[in-house]
Amino acid sequence: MQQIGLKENQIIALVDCNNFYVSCERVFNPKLQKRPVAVLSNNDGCIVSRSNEIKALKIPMGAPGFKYAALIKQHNGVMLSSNYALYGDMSTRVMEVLSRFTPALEEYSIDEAFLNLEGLVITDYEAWGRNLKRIVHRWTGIPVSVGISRSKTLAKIANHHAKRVPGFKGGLALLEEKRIEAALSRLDVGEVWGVGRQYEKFLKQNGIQSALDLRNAEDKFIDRYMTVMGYKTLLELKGYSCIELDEAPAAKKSIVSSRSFGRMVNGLSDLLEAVSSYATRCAEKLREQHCVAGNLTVFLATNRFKEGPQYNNSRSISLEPPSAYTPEIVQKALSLLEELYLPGFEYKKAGVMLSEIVLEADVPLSIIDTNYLDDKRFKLMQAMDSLNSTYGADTLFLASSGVKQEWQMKRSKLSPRYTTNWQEIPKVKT
DNA sequence: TCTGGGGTCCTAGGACCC
DNA sequence: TCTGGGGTCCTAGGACCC
Repeated sequence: MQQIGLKENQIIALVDCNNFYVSCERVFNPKLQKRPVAVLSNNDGCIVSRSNEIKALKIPMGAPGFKYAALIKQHNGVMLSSNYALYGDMSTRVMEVLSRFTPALEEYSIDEAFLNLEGLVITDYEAWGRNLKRIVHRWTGIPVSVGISRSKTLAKIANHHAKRVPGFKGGLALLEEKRIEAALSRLDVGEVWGVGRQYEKFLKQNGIQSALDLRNAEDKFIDRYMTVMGYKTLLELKGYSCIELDEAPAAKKSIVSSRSFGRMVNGLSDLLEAVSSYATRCAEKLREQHCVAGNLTVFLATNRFKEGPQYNNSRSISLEPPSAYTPEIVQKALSLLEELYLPGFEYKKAGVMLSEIVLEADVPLSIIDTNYLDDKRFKLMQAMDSLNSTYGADTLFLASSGVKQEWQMKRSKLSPRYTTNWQEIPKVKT
């Protein structure tokens, strides 16, 4: 068993936005209150966010939207395309409010944050959590739930119950053994953070049904069959914090941009446009974290749900020296695509991935190449990024990305970008 | 007709070296 | 002809997360 760093007596809160994408839509469109509302993934594909009314209709997470369109309509419900400009902005607002309570915070995902409460003077954690919930709601319009305990995994569980049991009023602290045990015994093992479908099946076959069973399982058994991650989960359930709070997340080690197309694509010209835009987006994300990449991969796939000949392939190339220069990355991505492309297939999806990512300042100076940071290419990218951030995405782009973009994803039920575009700001009737 | 996108970590096994 | 053992590095694949 390897050495695992752990801390006792941590106090960690997990703040999780309730039905986040749906809640964002409801802030600006009150007509959506109390009705079934579902938000779809890119391309209007799967259901990725559900209001409580949708959950009550037993519509599962991740289900294809078209299967449930009729049922939702029948209950006076709505399905919306996802509006990431809106959700991203609302997320920033929620995080900003949370950071006023403690700067020691990890933005874990677009709708969740872990807060380190160590050192804060709090006498009643549950009351503190409920107060936090009230303030976030009042200032942003977003309902959240707050779970508090001694490890991230336990805070997740506290949050789970806080969200579902009305008596907890959106806030639950699990700090005393009796309450922890009760909470664990009422939770299916498959709901535990870190236990996915495979492990759930395995654990249940071995008589472990609840989170409490897992906590009481043999250390050696878990370490052997669930690797160190599973063992960490076990320690976390026992109240030892060993999954650290990451306040300043490291730069991404790989960056992907890929999309399914709005319709089937068979010609090379549409694919070239798409790959050009994905490569552009990847390079932008790379520069946002002040990095360069040493490897570029392009992949291409047909529709795996459809009968007929399938083609799924990828190709990589080294970037030497590592680069974040859009024209170079796009040009190389397009050559890879041309090598990959086979005519005669109906393509559904393509993507670009950057890996072997390092900080731009850490790239060793080469005798042959000029230093990228001092180069005009670097200044050109800075100018391009600043224009696109001030005047909106794609103000400036490469011609190879095309203008018609007929392959673009479907977003037929898109709400306005209420908070990030002046043209789409909500109007108040006078 | 219509089934998402973007990440991380761990392990096993092969290649290669001495 | 015989054919060890230990170490490292890399990659593919599988598990998980939201």
